[in-house]
Amino acid sequence: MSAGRNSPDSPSGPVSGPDAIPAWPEDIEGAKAVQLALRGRVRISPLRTRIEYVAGVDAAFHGDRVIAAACLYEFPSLVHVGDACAVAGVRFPYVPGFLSFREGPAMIEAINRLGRKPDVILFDGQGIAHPKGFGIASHVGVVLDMPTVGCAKSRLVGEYSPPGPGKGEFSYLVYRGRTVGAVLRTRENVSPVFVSPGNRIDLKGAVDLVLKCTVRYRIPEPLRCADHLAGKVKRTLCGSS
DNA sequence: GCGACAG
DNA sequence: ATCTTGTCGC
Repeated sequence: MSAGRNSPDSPSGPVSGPDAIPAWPEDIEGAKAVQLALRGRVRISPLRTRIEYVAGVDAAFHGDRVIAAACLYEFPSLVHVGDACAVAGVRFPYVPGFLSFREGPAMIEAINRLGRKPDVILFDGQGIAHPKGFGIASHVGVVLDMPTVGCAKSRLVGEYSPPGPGKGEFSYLVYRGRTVGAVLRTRENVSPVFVSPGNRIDLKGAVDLVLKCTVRYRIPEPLRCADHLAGKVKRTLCGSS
């Protein structure tokens, strides 16, 4: 039985040659090589298509396993229309700057299991606001060749001044002289989130999307849903292992 | 060498 | 991320 076309271990496209996407590495050195080889494929440009479906993905851990969850929403109505999960063995430790190598494979599997392909995907982490301009949203976005957005709860790199207190107010996140993201207030008087484009979208579009997906809480709905689903599946696994 | 450091 | 009850506040 061969692996599916978009399974985490066999990305779409050629497996060798100039467009080859490296297999997932098992150590930091290999991961650095992958980031170096793929960072140039990140495209920061306005979203081309109209958004009809948005997905949010997140992960939970249980012992040596990763539980990835993906939640699909109709946009801009934010009607929840589907879920998908994937459980895999942890192959990489958590090292700041290399989060995608730990959670990425399972997330890609979950995304591929959604009943419909979303127009853009939200991630709990950074997009290009990363030491190598290749955070988890950018990495998965390049592997799947899809529009992605990073929406982290805290900062990894960059400097910024506190945004205004009102919902929708933001300040720019600057790293090495480059504007790589926005520090956005999604609710009044709550700590801001760090938004950065992942792939095939620009900062303006990323901020706009996060705001439109945030109704009542600090975290956008698709991400909250994925967080809850991953936790629910985790509890299920606990009761049977 | 020291401090910072997504989840 | 994860270990974890009650509690203060809108």
